[in-house]
Amino acid sequence: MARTTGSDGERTEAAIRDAATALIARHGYEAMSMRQLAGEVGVQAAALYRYFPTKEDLLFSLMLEHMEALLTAWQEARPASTRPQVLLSAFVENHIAFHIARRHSTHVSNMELRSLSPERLTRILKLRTTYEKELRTILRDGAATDAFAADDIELTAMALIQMMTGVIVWFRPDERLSVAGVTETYLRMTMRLVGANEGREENHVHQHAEFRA
Amino acid sequence: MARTTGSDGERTEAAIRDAATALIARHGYEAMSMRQLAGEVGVQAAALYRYFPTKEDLLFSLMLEHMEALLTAWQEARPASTRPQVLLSAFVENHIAFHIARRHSTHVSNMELRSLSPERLTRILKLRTTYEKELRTILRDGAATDAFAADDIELTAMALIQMMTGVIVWFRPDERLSVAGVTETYLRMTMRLVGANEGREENHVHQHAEFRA
DNA sequence: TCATTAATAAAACGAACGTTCAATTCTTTC
DNA sequence: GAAAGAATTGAACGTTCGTTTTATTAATGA
Repeated sequence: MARTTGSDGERTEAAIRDAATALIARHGYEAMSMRQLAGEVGVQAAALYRYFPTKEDLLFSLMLEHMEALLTAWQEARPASTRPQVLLSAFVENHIAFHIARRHSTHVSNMELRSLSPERLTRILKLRTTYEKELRTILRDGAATDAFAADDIELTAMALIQMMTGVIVWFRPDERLSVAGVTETYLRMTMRLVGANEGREENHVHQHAEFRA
Repeated sequence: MARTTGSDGERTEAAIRDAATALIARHGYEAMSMRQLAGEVGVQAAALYRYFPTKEDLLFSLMLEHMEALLTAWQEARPASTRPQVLLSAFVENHIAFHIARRHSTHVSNMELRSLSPERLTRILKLRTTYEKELRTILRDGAATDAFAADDIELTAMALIQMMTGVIVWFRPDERLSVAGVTETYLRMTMRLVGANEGREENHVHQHAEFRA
């Protein structure tokens, strides 16, 4: 047999991406076989190769989309204000919202870097560095204007990112905690951690971003 | 050919464990083949099966040793004092020192849980929970005595652990930062994050633990 | 309606995988 | 110095892997 009724290239590719993200997040890139992925999509393994030349191309495509979506999300969420407290609050809220909404692709992008070729690894890491630089800039401005008391900018940035991204390891929806509740607590912890000046902190950006899973 | 001159069971097993920890940390459990491991040890693949019945038995053994070593390290590092600030300082110092010294096995224990059978996964997670409970107890006592201002104990504990363990992702020795320097900065960030009472914080435990890699 | 193209199935490829087994040699013990 | 045990080799087993090739059908456009 061959082409099946109702088959559509775009739909199939999207289904492959979604299924691959979920499978890799759950079992790992090496542990996921192309046959298993094809079975999840409801297609034969050979059909996958119409959309992705190799398994690694598929992985790289997922990671690239993830990193670009993260940068885009922050560009759109970034407030006009230049006040460090406002910027940092927005960064924390966006980071947590994005990573919870896309925890599967976050897992893929964070845990499967070693399966990329050197050139592709560099490409992804460059995007990651670009994102982290945003946070470092906020922290540096805050320290320069005495809005924050944080001493080592690099360490503070890494600590914050690890802390925030770590949410996806244990957080599950439908528990005692909502996304908004977790974000609120993490905002308080962040502000204390960087030694934010008390006083005029009340105008946080409180429009919680929404992302599709 | 068969038994080689100078061969020794204990030495071979130790060599297997070390090589496996490094290989799994670098390439992942699924990506490491038994032949590759054997090559690293300087032995034929079949020889591995004298020490570990299956590949998964090897992984589980590495993880079990890691978690038990972590708990033992904390038991020995835990100060006699009951003051929350002192206990938390000691916990942070021990955690960072241990995880930097054993970053390879930390990677294995944190990233390869999905390759364990359900029963073994439960066994490892139970040890992890035991360890995390130590931190939660410290935080709870600190909050009860107003030594800390942390509100949500569970979230604070998870945030701190993610933040501290995250050090192994980016920290490399021989850089601008020493283990002691990183620990110092993380201690300050931790104390601010939990809203530790200023004043009598000076008697931290400052005997940095040493672990073998 | 008929050629063209897009989308898939089915089968096969060689390579690599975890693991087993029999044979062989070193080491220890008496 | 011979017997017993420990340590390892080399070859092989069946399975699964990523990928390729070829054939076949569904949708599309003139």
